[in-house]
Amino acid sequence: MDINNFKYDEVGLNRFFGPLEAKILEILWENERSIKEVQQRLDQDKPINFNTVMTVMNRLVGKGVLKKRIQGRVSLFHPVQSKEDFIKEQSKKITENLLDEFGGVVINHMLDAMEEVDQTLLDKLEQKIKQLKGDKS
Amino acid sequence: MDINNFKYDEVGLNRFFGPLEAKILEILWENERSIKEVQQRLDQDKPINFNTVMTVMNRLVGKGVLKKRIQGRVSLFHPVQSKEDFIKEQSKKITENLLDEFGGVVINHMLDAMEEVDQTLLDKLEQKIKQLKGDKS
DNA sequence: TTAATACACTACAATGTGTAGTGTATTATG
DNA sequence: CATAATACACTACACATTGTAGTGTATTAA
Repeated sequence: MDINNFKYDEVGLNRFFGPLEAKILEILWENERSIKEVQQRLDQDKPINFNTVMTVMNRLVGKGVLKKRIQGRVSLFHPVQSKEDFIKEQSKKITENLLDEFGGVVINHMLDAMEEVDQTLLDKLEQKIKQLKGDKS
Repeated sequence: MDINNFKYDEVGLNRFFGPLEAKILEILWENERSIKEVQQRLDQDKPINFNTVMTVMNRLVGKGVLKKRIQGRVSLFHPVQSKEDFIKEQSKKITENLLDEFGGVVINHMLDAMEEVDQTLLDKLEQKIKQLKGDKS
């Protein structure tokens, strides 16, 4: 999965993909589909050329995001990961890189941002700290 | 400061900038300098054209990363932010966006990654949690 | 047998980054 | 003063990424 870019001025999948790529992925996370089907879905929103959709879908295969399953005449495309797994993997990578690169600073930002975080998470954090402290002694 | 991209397959400033941009920034964080001076510094490492350095430095001005101060014949360039402030601002933005987009998942990654975090940070975290819990009750 | 369809191959535009040529104005030097 | 060196502007091109779409080919269906 060759995704290494987090655009923090965008939202949702557009943080990782171009806007058309993102829309295509969303559709394929609902259901495995042919190019035609994806194109028709998109076309309902805004006219879009079949070849355009095909090119982008094939590029996503190249990036390792989609997989192509040849089914006789047509090819069916599906993401290699579920949306949940994708989010999990990428957010984990970013978090690790963030901590690795900026260390304590990030923890502080975290704490600042956590003013609105819910009770359950606080409890979890507290538990984890107790456990970590225990390990070290 | 028009920087919105975090490349998590890179390292250091290359996470935010192209490799040449990054080298230029590092030099200017040491000291305000002219194009010629920057070019000569870079040239010691690897031959580089004066115009190349000029173009990239002017583009960084366009991005709001550098400021140009015309000093008679030559222009002197310096970053608009200290390295510390830059790191602080960007890491904060990324952290906020990460939490905003992925919420609790990120906290969990955080906890996983924190296995190697040092004692002082743990204490800080614990304090913060106590304070947050206090606020809520 | 012809027409529709799916896909391949190719190409172009815009943007970001690295690269560098040429032109112009100013300064320094013989 | 005249010429050369220098600083900078303007312009252009290459490559990568993403969106866009034309043309060509092979297979299926009418």
